[in-house]
Amino acid sequence: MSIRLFDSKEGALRAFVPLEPNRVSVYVCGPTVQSSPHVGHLRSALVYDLLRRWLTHEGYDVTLVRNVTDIDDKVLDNAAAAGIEKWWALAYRMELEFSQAYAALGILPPTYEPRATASIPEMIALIERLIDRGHAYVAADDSGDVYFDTRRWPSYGSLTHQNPDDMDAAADADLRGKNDARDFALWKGHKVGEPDSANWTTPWGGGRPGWHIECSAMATKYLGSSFDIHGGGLDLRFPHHENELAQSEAAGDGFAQYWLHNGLVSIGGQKMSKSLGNSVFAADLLAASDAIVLRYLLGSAHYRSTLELHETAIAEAQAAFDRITGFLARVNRSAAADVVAGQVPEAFREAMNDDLNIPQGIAVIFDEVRSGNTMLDDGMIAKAVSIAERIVAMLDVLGLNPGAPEWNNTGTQPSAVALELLLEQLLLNRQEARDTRDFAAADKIRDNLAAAGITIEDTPTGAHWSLHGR
RNA sequence: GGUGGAUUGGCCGAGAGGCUAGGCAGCGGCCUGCAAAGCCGUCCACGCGGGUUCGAAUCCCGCAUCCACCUCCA
Repeated sequence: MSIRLFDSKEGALRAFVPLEPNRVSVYVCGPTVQSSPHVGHLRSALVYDLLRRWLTHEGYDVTLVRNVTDIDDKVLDNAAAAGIEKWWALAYRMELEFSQAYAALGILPPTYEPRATASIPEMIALIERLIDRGHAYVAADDSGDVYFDTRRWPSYGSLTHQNPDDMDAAADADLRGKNDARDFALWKGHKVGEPDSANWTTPWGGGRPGWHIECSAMATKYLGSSFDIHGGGLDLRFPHHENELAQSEAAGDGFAQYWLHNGLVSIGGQKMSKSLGNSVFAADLLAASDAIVLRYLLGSAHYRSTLELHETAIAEAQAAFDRITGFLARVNRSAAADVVAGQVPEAFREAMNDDLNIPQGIAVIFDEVRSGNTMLDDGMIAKAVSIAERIVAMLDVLGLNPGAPEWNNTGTQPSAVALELLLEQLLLNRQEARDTRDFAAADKIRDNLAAAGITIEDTPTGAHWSLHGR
């Protein structure tokens, strides 16, 4: 039983065989830190976090590199538009926002997170190799730009299965110093008015890197000239990934063996993006919901599908996830101990191995929840515990185990202790009222608590309370 | 014009020739003082038109609609 992944370049599912046994190298295109993270960025990072967790679970030693694009047209433009903030200050401020949002969602830090500005020498060396091999040229217009020569690279278009001649040739595009409209910038010559801090010296003049070259340079710098998996959002397939592939292969690198592309997040059937102005920002959504529920929601569609962020999505995800945690809480009460992780069921493994079919894996969790609840109803505690152990194992793989350290943010605060004591007393009062069949008084306590967002559940062993389903 | 992808029940969302996921919501029941939670049952499906087949949501052909990308984007 091996892992199968959908390789965008082949356009088919392929059995995953790493270059080195038991080791996997993954490069993921991270964000351009030009503005605050939105839900789409979170989903993308989450997809590769889940891939990494699954590969790790299956015994692979995973090296995950996710870059930070901290020098780019937009970074410079946005900093200039804002006024006094330096471009590097903006980039760093945004990078911190991204890191915070990732951490809030339980997305593990990558093995390494290189910044583009820290690999300029490698980019320059790569561009020199391309010039030497005749695949790149310095623009004839004295701009200092360097372009990749797409016409001299016969396989250009192979990633996205396009014939360059059929591409919409942006009729009004300014050729500048290009030989062909499809040639793309490896290097952008320094322009008057651009900050000196964004001006690096090269054999062909000062300037800054183009967008695509950084990923080729950093992927091979950290993962080698050939590595296993390259991932990123579907909207990066062209031009970004096509150009990465072209320049890396033209320079003689083997580059990525598998290309993965995650689906986008849509609102009302339309892609969420910075340029469309329909972004739902990570910070807003994290403020409006439990982070673990948001993680469940963003992981609940297959990674290649478009995920529609509809109005009631969070409430539905909360209800669904409460069903899982509700069962675990029942088991913990019955067993008077916290359940630990066991082995994942074979059906779950098969789903995950099949191109990371997490929706199918979640269905396995709910099947287990149902049978586990039945066991509890029938008083078969030991069986319920072993089911719960399997569920915790699956939740661990998905980063959704509410008992895992990254989610453990309650219980020790003074306010939580005070709440616990108050609730104990109120439940006692309610029980006394019920014992004397004073149901009006008992229900008043329950109604008051419900108004405060606290739910009471009566069980054969006494009443339990929960806040927001936890 | 080119390249990919999608259309599944009230909603979300898997599957991929016969076994008709899962969740949310709804309805009926069990349980409960009443609830809640849980369990059982239940309603509601595969965009349209053809074709192949004993059998098609699934394969083939055509059509429609939508989405993404074609050098700013996760």
